[in-house]
Amino acid sequence: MREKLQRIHDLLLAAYGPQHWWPADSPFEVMIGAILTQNTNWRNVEKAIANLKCADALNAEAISGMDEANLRDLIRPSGFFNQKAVRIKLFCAFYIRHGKENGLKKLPAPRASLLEIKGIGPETADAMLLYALAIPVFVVDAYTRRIFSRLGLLSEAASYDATQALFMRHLPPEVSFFNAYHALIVQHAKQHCRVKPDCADCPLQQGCVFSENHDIYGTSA
DNA sequence: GGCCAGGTGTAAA
DNA sequence: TTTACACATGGC
Repeated sequence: MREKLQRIHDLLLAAYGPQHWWPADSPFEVMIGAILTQNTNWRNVEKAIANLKCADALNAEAISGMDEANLRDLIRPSGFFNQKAVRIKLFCAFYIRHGKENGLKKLPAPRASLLEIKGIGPETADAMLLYALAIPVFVVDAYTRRIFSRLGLLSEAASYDATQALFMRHLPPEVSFFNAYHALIVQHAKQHCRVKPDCADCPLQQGCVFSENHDIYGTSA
């Protein structure tokens, strides 16, 4: 399995090149972007981030001190702005309380702590850990499940944790590698593995031989 | 005009 | 425990 996962990564890298993720100027921007991008097109997130920067409000103190209605207006283009405003407020309080990035890295269980915040689920937490705090966790998203179940390496019903385990059990826990792999999956999905797949010129066509004779992960749990 | 987007929480079956 | 649904803007 390790070789197959590595080979898929290599094919994606050859096809798309280095992705330089996460696109942001600071770890805090990564973490806010992770909330804003929940089930949302990244283009819309960029508008919201630009609004925050324009208002000189892309920092935890400014957001915490801001009227919630004001925050809603700034992040409106990202959609779901009512709930995201609440989530961002909750996260900023947490972020300040624990001493920003350096404090968060020193928490005994940073992932579990993030998951306690209402509105931060496993993907958002893992994106924050990997891309803002440089903690080696594999970030799973809808694309990951879609692509790897179509390749026959993962059950369609695989849970988030089971999907993550497929990668983390077989690959070395390196931040730079997990970073690149997840970014390549997103890039690939945008071109070929949408809800309606476009398999023309798919760089993983060679990889599709994987669909035969393999244990399928995540059929339970 | 319809579909989709780098999810999550809640409530009913 | 599983499934269904709300949340909302904007690009294609």
